[in-house]
Amino acid sequence: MKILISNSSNVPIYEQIKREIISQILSDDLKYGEALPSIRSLAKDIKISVMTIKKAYDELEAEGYIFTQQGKGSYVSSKSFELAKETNQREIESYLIKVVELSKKYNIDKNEILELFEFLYRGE
Amino acid sequence: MKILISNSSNVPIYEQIKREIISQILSDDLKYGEALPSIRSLAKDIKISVMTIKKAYDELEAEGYIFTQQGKGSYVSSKSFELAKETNQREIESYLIKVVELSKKYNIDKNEILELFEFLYRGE
Amino acid sequence: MKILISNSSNVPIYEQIKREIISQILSDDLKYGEALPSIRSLAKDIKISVMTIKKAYDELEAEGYIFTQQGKGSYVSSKSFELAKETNQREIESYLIKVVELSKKYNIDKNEILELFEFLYRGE
Amino acid sequence: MKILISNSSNVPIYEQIKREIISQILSDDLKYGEALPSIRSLAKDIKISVMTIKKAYDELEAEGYIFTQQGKGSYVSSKSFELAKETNQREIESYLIKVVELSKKYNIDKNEILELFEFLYRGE
DNA sequence: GTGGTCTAGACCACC
DNA sequence: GTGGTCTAGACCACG
Repeated sequence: MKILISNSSNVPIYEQIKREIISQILSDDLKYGEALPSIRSLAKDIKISVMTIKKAYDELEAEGYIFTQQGKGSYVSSKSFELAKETNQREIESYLIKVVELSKKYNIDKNEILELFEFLYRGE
Repeated sequence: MKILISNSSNVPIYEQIKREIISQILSDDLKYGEALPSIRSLAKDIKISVMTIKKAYDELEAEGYIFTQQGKGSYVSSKSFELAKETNQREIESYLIKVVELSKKYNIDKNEILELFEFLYRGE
Repeated sequence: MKILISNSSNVPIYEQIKREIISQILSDDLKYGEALPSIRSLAKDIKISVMTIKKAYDELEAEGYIFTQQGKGSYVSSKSFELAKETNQREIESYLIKVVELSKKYNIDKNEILELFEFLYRGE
Repeated sequence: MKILISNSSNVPIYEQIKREIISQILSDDLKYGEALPSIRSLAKDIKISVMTIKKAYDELEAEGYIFTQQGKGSYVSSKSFELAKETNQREIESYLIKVVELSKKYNIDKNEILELFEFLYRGE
């Protein structure tokens, strides 16, 4: 499993791990029933403390993405893909809401926003 | 000065105060040369620790929005309005970048995003 | 031998196996002298690791329900039925003790408990 | 805050702490808005690692009993009492269901159960 | 002062 | 082998 961790980021390491795994679920790199790397092997692999990996897995389990069996390992849940998709859409929506809020608050023309959006969309 | 603080928000209180002041600069409620409320009176007013107000003012000063005269008080700087406008645009842009990033990452059609934007723009 | 294992249960698998065997002793499906399935055949049958079955049988032997003859197999002991009955009664009692404890701790009326018991008894 | 921890218990320490706090909410020792001891002072007090206390508080927050403010502390939530009461009732019910299940499975007379209940209720 | 995160080990239970 | 819990520190951000 390829996970890049940025120590300088403000985002906590366990959160970065969570996001990476959710992202892999969304891109079908991780499918229903598939085993995640064991917390200890992943910890060794990306040189992060076991407890930090554990926290990431715990939260993923609490949110329904994966399930864990004592002595066996952690597995991708059946509803994980739908969950990830929904979460992702809600995230995009929340950013758009911010954009709308701010542009209204300071009377920025809608077309200006649209142009900026088109520019950013092409530009990357 | 009217500042509403949300304790339940994830945004730190000093950050909420900063944003509110920048927002008032943008809406011309706070103009160049105008005095901000004293740290202690504002602290009392909105029932927030003096330390927290101090941190907000310090950062506003470091970022050029205000300047402080020892023993007199804090004042809105001449370039504050331009600064605030820029900050605001950069903020909108950063949210749009996130939208573009996410929609590309998960193959969401551009038109879907545009429709959602229009809906949110009208809906509120 | 029919044993249903729930992977999602919090109860360890070896414990589930133990309980199922004790339950079959109580219901006379397993009688004194009868042979239990061999560890390997049971493991294959219910798709559980040999180690896990071994642990269940070991504990059943330590508790006196079964005895094992090297190279032959495991057999239900003569006192197994009495043991199982006792165990069962102790289990019911332990649950009732919890009920009494909790209802006293939080001042729940005894009659409320009795009504709930009657309801649950009829309802199922 | 008085919390007794048993190291020999199978129940994890963080779980014991959670239960004790929920119990104090139920008995009105902890009321809405009241501050819980800081994780570090409680850790020192009962000689438990800070991380363990943190885990207990985190779960209590996730379950809605308390809320936490960075740099300030943790406080009992408004709905905590109702939550605790409900949880408690569901717990009693789950034990009673077990009793009913077992007594039916092995044909134990209902009156026998009732007698045992009365005995236990008086006996303590 | 407070909480939030992280480490680098350890010991235990389960498969 | 696997996960579950715990320690005794550390450093950082917030009030």
